[in-house]
Amino acid sequence: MKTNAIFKRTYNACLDLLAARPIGAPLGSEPRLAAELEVSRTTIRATLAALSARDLIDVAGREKTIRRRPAPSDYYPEIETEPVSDLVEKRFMQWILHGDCKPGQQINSLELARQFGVSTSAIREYLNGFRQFGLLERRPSGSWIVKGFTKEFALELSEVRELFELRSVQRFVELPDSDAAWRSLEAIKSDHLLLKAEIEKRHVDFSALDERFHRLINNTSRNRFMVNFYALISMIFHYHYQWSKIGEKERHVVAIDEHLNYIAALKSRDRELAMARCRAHMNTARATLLRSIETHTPA
Amino acid sequence: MKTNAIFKRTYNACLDLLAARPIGAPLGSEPRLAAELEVSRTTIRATLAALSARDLIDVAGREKTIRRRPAPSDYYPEIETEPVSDLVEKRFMQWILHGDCKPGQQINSLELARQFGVSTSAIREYLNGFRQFGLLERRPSGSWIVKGFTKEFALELSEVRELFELRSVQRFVELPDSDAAWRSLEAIKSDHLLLKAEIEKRHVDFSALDERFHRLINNTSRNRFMVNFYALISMIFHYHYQWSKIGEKERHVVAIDEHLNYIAALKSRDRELAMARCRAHMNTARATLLRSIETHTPA
DNA sequence: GATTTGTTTATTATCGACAAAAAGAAGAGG
DNA sequence: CCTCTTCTTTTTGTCGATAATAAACAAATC
Repeated sequence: MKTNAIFKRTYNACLDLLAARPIGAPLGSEPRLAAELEVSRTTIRATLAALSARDLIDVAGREKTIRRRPAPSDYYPEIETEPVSDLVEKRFMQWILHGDCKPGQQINSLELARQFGVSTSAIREYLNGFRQFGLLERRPSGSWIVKGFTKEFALELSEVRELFELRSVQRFVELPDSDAAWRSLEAIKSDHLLLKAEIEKRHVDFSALDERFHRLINNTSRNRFMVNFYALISMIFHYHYQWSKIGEKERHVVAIDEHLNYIAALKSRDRELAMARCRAHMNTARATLLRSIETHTPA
Repeated sequence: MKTNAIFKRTYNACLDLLAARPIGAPLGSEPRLAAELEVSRTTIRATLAALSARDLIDVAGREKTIRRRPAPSDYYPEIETEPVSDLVEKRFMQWILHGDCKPGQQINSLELARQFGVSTSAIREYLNGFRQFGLLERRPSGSWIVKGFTKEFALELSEVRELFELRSVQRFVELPDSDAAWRSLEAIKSDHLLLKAEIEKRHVDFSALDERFHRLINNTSRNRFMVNFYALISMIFHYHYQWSKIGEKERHVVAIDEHLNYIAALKSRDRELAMARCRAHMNTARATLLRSIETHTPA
């Protein structure tokens, strides 16, 4: 049956709220809390009831006041606050990107289910949706084959990525001055400069910035297929980032400069120049991806 | 639990085999039949047992001989030979393309399940995989929203289609003479000429030919994302074909000529020319799609 | 000794059950 | 009259059970 991960997460979030305010302070109304925490009022009610039952708040009619400060032991463990589907995604990406499986291997759903601690249905459902990512293939018999995070995959991914981003760039330079994208671009540019100055300390922040930048560009395509594809890219990078820590900072320095050039070209509204800078950056990105695959999966 | 649609389909296929041979003729071995009908030997054995139980064949040791001619009443009804997942796909595409639903509408899985005669799990699984087609969207609450087969959808689809096919064309003209694709192209060309000559009688055969042609081109991309995307296109066209019968023949005549020009350009190996012809054809295709949406969904 | 058949084991497809969460309806308080 | 709460209805997420199918193994036959 359905897990109550959402309730637990909400409960933990409420504890954070309590901790941030003095004892005796009032809590907002149910609808207000529901809107703030982005869950239904039903969940809020369950949470309030639980808080009250554990003497964390007093409820008197419409008045809800903080009674005591939450202790660490009041929190539900992190793992229980995650819906099964999210958990499966995380574990599965780890499994496939960390090479716990060989290309061509058949997937054993039962085995995976045991390993991940979920039901076979959950695995099945996930695999089904995951097909679109091109890392799996279905056999006529119904079983799944791992295609793996291979060089071919990286090349095909990069090819489409470049195709889409170039198209978006063409749209981008045509945007009217009034478009909000220009302001976002400006902000992203400043953040690049800031990060560049402090690269020693916080080069790990680059990947978030990278994503923001490319997402902005891809979103101007106003094409759901391109936007969805960028979601895949971004997911791959997210999980993939854990590899290839070597030379990471140096790569980021290079990428920041490429981005700055790319941004300048966009702002110049020179279509050909912008496309050239985009291509240059895509080349680097592809090479980085390929290198990390090579070093990660020994021959 | 699992339906036995595969068994029933296999059984029907065996009846066809029996009907095609004289009474008393021997049937092949189990492994041979299994290979021919592309099912496991387990299913073949179940089928043979059923055939034997209904006096359609005699089994004596390894000898399996035809005993009587199958009657129409021996067949299982068509509908029972279809896996639930296929059925859901068919019904769902009908539902969404035939506008039994309005854009922005929330999908009620339970209602759909009742309507389609399957369980909610089946619906749920299908919706999940269907997300990638861009006709649906998921709300944070978990429910699904129909985005619908709208003008925007058609435009976005066409944009990506053109991007991908142009890329494939670039690959195509670079293929060595020895590549099998050239021979396939030649065959497709002849079939176009043949069809053109008999267009009055069999213009409905065009859509299959159209698919063969574009699939050939897209397959040369050797890129799984492009190939997958063409599968989506092809599915949309397949289900969409039932609309817009008006002026169908005339459109096919135009398309055949465009294809022939396009093919000639590919054979000339003139990259720019081929791309131009591709673009021209894509423009027509987009216009056709848009027109059919406009006429189908009254304002 | 290669094929074929008989038997056992593993894996998939589909369903229904049921708790969690969301959405809606009806009162209650200010 | 608006906002809040209480109560009810609808809908979703997850699981485990079970028949169907595939795959593997063993014995038999030509």
